[in-house]
Amino acid sequence: MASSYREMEDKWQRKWSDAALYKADRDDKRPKFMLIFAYPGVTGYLHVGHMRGFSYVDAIGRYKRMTGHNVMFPVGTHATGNGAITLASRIAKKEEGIIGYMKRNGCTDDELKKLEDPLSAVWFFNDVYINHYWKKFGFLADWRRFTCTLYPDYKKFMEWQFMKLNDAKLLIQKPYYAAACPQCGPVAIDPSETDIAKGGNAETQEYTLLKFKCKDLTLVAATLRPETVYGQVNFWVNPDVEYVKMKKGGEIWVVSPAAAKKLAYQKDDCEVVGKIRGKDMVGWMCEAPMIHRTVPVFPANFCDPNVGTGLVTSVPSDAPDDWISLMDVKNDPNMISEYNLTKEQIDSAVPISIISIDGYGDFPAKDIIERMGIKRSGAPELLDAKKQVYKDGYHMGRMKDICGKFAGLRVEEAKDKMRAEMLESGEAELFNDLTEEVICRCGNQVMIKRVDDQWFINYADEALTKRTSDHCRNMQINPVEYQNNVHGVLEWFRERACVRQGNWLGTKFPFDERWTIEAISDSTLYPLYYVICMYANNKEIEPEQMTEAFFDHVVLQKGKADEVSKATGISKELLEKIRKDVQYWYPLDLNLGGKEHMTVHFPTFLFNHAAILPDDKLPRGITVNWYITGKKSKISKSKGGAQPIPGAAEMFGVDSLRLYYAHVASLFADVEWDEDIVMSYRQRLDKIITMTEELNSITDLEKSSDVDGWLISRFGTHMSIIHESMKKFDLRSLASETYFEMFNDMKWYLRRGGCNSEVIRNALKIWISAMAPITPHVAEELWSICKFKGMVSEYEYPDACPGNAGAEFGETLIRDVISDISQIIKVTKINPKRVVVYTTQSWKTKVLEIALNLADSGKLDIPTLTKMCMSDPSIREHGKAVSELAKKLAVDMSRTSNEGRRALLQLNEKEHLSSAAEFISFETGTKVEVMSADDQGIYDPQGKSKAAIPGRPAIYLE
RNA sequence: GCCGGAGUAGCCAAGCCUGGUCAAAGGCGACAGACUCAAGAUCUGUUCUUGUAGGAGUUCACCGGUUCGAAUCCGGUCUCCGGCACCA
Repeated sequence: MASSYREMEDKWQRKWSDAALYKADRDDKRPKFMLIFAYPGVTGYLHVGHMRGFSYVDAIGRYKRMTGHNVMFPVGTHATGNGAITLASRIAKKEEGIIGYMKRNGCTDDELKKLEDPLSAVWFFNDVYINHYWKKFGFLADWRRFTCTLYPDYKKFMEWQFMKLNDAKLLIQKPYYAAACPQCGPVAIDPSETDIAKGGNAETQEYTLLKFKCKDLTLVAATLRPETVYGQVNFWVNPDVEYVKMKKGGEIWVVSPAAAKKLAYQKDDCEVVGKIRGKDMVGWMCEAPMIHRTVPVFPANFCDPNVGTGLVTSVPSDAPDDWISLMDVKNDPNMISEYNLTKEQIDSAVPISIISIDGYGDFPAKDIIERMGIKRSGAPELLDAKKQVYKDGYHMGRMKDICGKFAGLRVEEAKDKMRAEMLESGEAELFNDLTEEVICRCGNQVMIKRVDDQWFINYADEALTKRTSDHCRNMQINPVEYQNNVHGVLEWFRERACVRQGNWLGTKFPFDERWTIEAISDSTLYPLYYVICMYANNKEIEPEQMTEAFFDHVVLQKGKADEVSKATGISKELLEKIRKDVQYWYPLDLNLGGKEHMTVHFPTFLFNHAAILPDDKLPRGITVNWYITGKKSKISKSKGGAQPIPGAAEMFGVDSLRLYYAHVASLFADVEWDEDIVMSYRQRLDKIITMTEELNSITDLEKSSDVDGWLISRFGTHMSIIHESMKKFDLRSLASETYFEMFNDMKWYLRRGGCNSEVIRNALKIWISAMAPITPHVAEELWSICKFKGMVSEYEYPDACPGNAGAEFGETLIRDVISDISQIIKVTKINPKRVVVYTTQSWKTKVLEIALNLADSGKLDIPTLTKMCMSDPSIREHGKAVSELAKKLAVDMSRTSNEGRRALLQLNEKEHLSSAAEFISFETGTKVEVMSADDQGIYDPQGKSKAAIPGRPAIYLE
């Protein structure tokens, strides 16, 4: 054999490549099978966790190939977005972390230099993925069909997809709020801070602006809790801040200067017309929205002009800040003198209990303050207190009776309803703001801007949802939990923004070039494009020829070939070829992806297919895989701590990894990466190789033995289980049967003295080909060691074959006898000089036969069985023992299956055990004799022989 | 809170849909033995408790129910994890 796994891998990968096994070409005589894994995003090196799902796909593809299918397994990469831009810029800036990470993964200085350009980085990683990962793992992917979302031809397909969505009236426009720099335009806010200098963790938050009427002015407070309006008792201004008067439609709003600036980005007709000091507003009375009560304006320092509008409504019952500030106002004797306040005003502000929350009293804000021991306003703990009480209120709270028609509603529900009502009546408006300050690279503050013409894909469309959901019922979706849940996910999907502006890689939106199609929306229908992209890759067609009419024709079979040919300059023959390819290969049979795709990629994948393609082109299968995790957390490629793939392949061998992935756990469970475990799989392969070499050396013996039939039967049974499991793509079961069960059977066969070279060769042929999907390199190597013809990858997968219950039962009997003898020895602590095994008296076998016949006709019960037995004189003569046995059998047989028992009738236990007596003696370490309880004059000092029943010989030892 | 998932012997992990052959696969670890100069290599056995005859007892988060029979079905409780969106 090859001296190392590495050598073995190279050798067979070369041979597969030479034989062009990976190529998937249309062949109308063979059934097709097309499968993919959800292509990975190009954001850096991948790690051993990613290979789990990828390897699964290759193994399933190989299984399908060996079971007579024409398999297409294409691969690609997803580079849309700003991942590559971020990476390139971090490299360009020589960030220590990223450079170290790149180098740890084997990137050279020369290469690093090139990666300062985003597109070069994409091409670089495309090469890494293909040549360092997938090919090295022995994937039989059709490399001619590789595609990447940034290829110009891919973009043509994407444009077409959006034209079709538009035809289906699924593209809609409506206002949307996005982060933007006043100078640089749209920016991406994410932790990598590609576009921005500060604030990568900021999120967009939706405030409700509450309007308080006060003479000719409107004081505008921003709140995240519109459901608390029934608890408003006063209004807060920061006395030290200078606010502005802003003309807004027919109203004059009062807000902080910062808020005025932000509002101008989101609302029409805003114009600052004057200023007003906070201090001057203290003591005013204003009318609160919804409750239409007049409340006083009090001073408070916690009002931050940079948050919301810088003005706050006061709900002391549920807002810790409000409670503590109100108490300050009430307890501060200087209030009246210092500000323009009256005692009546101060007394009028009494907290109102509005929400009941389990674990809190009438005033949750007060409770949390006391619980946390907060003493003064401005205390930093107030932030936590606020979060806690908001969270508890939102999830568990219910509106109290005082809240008018909203009484009794859950807070979650009341919030939406109350906001909607105030918006409707004009007492409130919406306002979006960032949760923390975000600064653009240019130094300007990033703000939320209203975008009027944002495009969405309307996944809320009822007809589309229904069609998609209905189709899912006919799909093979694994695991079954997702099959059940996917309908809910589809239902839950609403409109989804499908394009964005700013610094992103991707396809320009065909209806408006200012927009780029975003990352989820351009990776939904793409499996289809794998069928076509080969012709662009090999330059048979150019991107500019890939027009709407082209795709309409080859995918949807629209238009006449002559006309399309004339319009595109593509020959009629080629058009016809591509059209037939699509018809042949599509639909996709299996799409496998990580669990993160369950609520994002898979639904949109399904929706877009359903939106654009006819019934017979909708996907047939989805399989979800869980992760390989690091200690306690997901292995993250950005953290760099994860095992690089080439290193792992070198250390363990690719097949060990493939076997590890396939067997370590069900696909639907996270697995913690553990090198010792991987190593144990490698040892398993080592053992299998050693055993095969040993078996292969048995060539000259034609001796048959009792275990031949057993081995043949066992292997047939294993193959049956494998084929059954693979209907659900259950590779774990395949691995279990092949690498463990069959291995153990081989061991048993040899141990029992099996040595028939024909039987062995047949078994090896089955065994090695069974391995080919998961450990193809090792399988090829073993195949060639055994001098079987050709390559195992081209061989047909062994058929299922019904087992021979009789043959299998014979060995079970022997194992049971050995195990029973050992156990008796252990329990009695006897060191036996002599062991006798007594097989059953033959009349008992007759009783069993009668019982089985009765069971077949469904008439088995104790009286009937006893009666029938007693009618046979040869049985009857055994008297009471008959009725006892009948009773026992009738009871036992009603509880368990009778398959094994049936096998007993064909087995001569005495002969069978006698021929194995030597083996049993060897295994138990004592001389074992076999006798039949029927025989006269046998050695039976304790009368044990009477206890024997069919399948359960009696044992005596002394 | 809503939606979804999980809780199995020292550890990992099958089984649960389709109840009985389940003291519960397999692996790892541990222990004992064999082979070896030796071994982290390989092979064999043991690994819930208990027992001088192959048995008995108590288990599959917890409580209760259905059933002749429940790890498996039903109801409830507790704990843990993921998603709740425009982010791939």
